[in-house]
Amino acid sequence: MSTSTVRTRFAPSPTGFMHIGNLRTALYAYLFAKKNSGQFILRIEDTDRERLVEDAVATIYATLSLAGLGHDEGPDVGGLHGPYTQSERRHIYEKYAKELVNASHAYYCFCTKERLDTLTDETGNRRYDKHCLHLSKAEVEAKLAAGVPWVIRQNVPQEGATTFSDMVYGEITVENRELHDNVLLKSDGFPTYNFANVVDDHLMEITHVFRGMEYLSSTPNYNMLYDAFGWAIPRYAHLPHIMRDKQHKLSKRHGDANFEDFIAKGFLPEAILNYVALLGWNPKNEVEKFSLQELVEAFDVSGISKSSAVFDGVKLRWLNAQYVKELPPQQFHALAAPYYGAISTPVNLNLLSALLQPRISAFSDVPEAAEFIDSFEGYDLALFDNAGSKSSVQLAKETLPAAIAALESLADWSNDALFGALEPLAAQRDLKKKQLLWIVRIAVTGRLSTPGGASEMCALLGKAQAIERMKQSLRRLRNA
RNA sequence: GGCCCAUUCGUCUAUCGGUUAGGACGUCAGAUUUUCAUUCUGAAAAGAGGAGUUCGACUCUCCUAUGGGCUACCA
Repeated sequence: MSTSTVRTRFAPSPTGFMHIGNLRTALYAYLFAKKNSGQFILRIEDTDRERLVEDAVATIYATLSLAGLGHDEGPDVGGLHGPYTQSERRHIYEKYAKELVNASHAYYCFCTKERLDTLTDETGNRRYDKHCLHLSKAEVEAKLAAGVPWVIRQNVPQEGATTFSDMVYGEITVENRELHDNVLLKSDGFPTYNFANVVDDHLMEITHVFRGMEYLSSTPNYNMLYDAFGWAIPRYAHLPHIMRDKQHKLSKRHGDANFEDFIAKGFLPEAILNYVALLGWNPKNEVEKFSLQELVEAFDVSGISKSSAVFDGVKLRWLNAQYVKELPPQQFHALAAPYYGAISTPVNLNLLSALLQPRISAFSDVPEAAEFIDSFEGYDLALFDNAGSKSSVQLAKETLPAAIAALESLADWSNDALFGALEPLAAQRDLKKKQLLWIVRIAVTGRLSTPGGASEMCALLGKAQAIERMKQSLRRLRNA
């Protein structure tokens, strides 16, 4: 038995933002490597020159770093198996492709797009007919010398079947006649994914390949390549897709949120990672909250499920709220601060943070929760009518003057002092404290839902502001 | 169309031949609460359908249905 180190890789194409499915693939590859004391490698697959998106590589670095998935080797950190960007490895692919041609496992193909189009069958499918495989050596040399554009195609046998064992899906068998003579080297000299992934995974000594299940049916093609070279085939773990709903995959084309979007919406990276880890994998116990380190310890491919999972933003919010609640108060405050920028009314922001922390799920909830601070006028007076607290517009009109008087004479404007003043006032007027508190809270915020009770809202707004608001509410009640 | 894969509460999932089919989110109902929220308790909620195999199937086999993937000089 070989005791070689486990090496996994994350091999994204720099085509835009990192979507959640990609992030999960990276996460699982990372977890598996770390669980087995191995290495996690980053490789940039930029062989499709047309889909390249500027800055996408920077996004990949940023995302990985934010997620805490540090790579041991990669374009930015180097390593013994570089370069780690495929466009810088062109000479390597060409050399290996030609090796395959010499061994008859691949061949030059000079077919034009027009001819290829004629190969489309009645059901709309195209399958290459190995036309150029039958060219004589002299014919090939002549075309090459004449500068006819060429590609190199894989020569797959049409008899028999290929079986391999996937760590997630088990045994998969595909009839060889279903396989195509894939293009290995494109006419622009770049390799296709079909070729580059094999060459690079071998050269980079990748032992375990984690990738989306869309590659499941073409894996036999890759295995034939490994065999043709006489290379060891890595272990595969194909991953089920993450869906937007039962029918559709999560996709950036449909505007589904990607990792950066969630960060921008005030979700915590650890919470996103935790949630994503559990989409398609389970720890075989009922724990739901995992730090990255805990995930490393708990991870096992046997817990990866075979069926796709629908992404549930509601549950992500719940998990994120758990993380938000556990934040040290100063850190919560620091993270919430950017969302306080728009607040113009002077309020005690530290107190606001303390009130908000147990109440919001994501930081983007802050503006709505704090909206009452700057926007007070013209709220619906019917808010004073509330069956649950047995409050009403009429009662508010009757009670507010006394409340204003009591609070105006209060010097200590702390929450405790405020509550201490309001409670006896209710008793004195033969009211349930709930009734009074409801009235004061509405009078001071004009909102049905607020990030705290009456006394807390008063304390937050400060004496002058709170008294002024109560008076204004009373005026409106009287004029109504 | 062909091939590959999948199918347990609305959603994420446990179960790896014998369970009252468990948990979580969400929902609903109560309790606590200084409103809202938190917290706590409880409830409703699932094996796609049909054949087998078996003393016994969610679990194994086959068929069907449904969904997804692949079928590119995209990855």
